[in-house]
Amino acid sequence: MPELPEVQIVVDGLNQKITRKTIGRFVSRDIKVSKLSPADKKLIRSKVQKIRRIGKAVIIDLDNQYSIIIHLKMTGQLVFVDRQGKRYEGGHPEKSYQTDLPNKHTRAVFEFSDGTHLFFNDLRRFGWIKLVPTKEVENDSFVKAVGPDPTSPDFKENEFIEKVQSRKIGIYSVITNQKIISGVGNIYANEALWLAKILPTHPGNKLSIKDINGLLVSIKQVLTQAIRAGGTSYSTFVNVDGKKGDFLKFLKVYQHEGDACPRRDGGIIQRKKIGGRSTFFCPKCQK
DNA sequence: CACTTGACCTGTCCGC
DNA sequence: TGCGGACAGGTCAAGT
Repeated sequence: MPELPEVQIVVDGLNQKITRKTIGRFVSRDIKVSKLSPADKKLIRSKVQKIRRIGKAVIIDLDNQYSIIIHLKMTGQLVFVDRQGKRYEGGHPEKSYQTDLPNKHTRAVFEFSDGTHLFFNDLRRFGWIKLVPTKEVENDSFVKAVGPDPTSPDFKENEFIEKVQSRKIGIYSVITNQKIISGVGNIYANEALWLAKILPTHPGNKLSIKDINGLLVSIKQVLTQAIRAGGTSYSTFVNVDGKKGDFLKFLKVYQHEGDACPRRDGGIIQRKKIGGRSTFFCPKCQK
């Protein structure tokens, strides 16, 4: 389930692979996922200028004043190959997930003029692609709901502290709210809260400034380490080369219910549902 | 406005 | 062997 690190890895990979390439053909294989029409002439013969990230969305800026916005949601993949039919690791090669391209989960295909391809795969069909004028990206309904980015030097710590202290809901729900801090999803919320020794259910307005500062440091640390490790491939995540990330083995609490807390404090990792989502924590060291 | 809940999807896994 | 149900979780819409 791509969160900030995974999307950043995809963006970095795309900047290496497809900048300055010319789109020769676009094939939509799923109307629900790909809101672009195959007949959309705006894409054809446009050249990729640069790729950037807004929250968990990928933005591909073209040289014709248009931009493609892509959201991978839980199971989306963007895989680049220099020729069709090439195999890749996929997400679940040992299960039903295919290892060839295109496959039954391929929802859209970008064909470049040099014969290379970019495949958009999405098992669960929650992801989407849309085309908007570049100057309208900021007005897009999804983009408008994206709050401050914790990896940006412009992130205002004081504003974050204020927002957290104005919420009485559990801190887990606060930091997974994209409007308050963007890019944090279930995996990294759980990991950062463990690192900061704060319970997911701890109300935002009951946290001290010191607690919140510590949490912010933990969030940044976890995100940075995950990017360095190539992301977390818990389910289907792969980078643009179709390779899995290595952060799964560094996870301390996510999907570790019943395990001993890595702090060796005698605590056993518990699982608790918050708003329909599984949270993981150590009842011994997290307060 | 703050907050909660269910819907969207397809697949895996587990118990019977 | 099949089958029902729980589970996975990013976002959105509708509800209190």
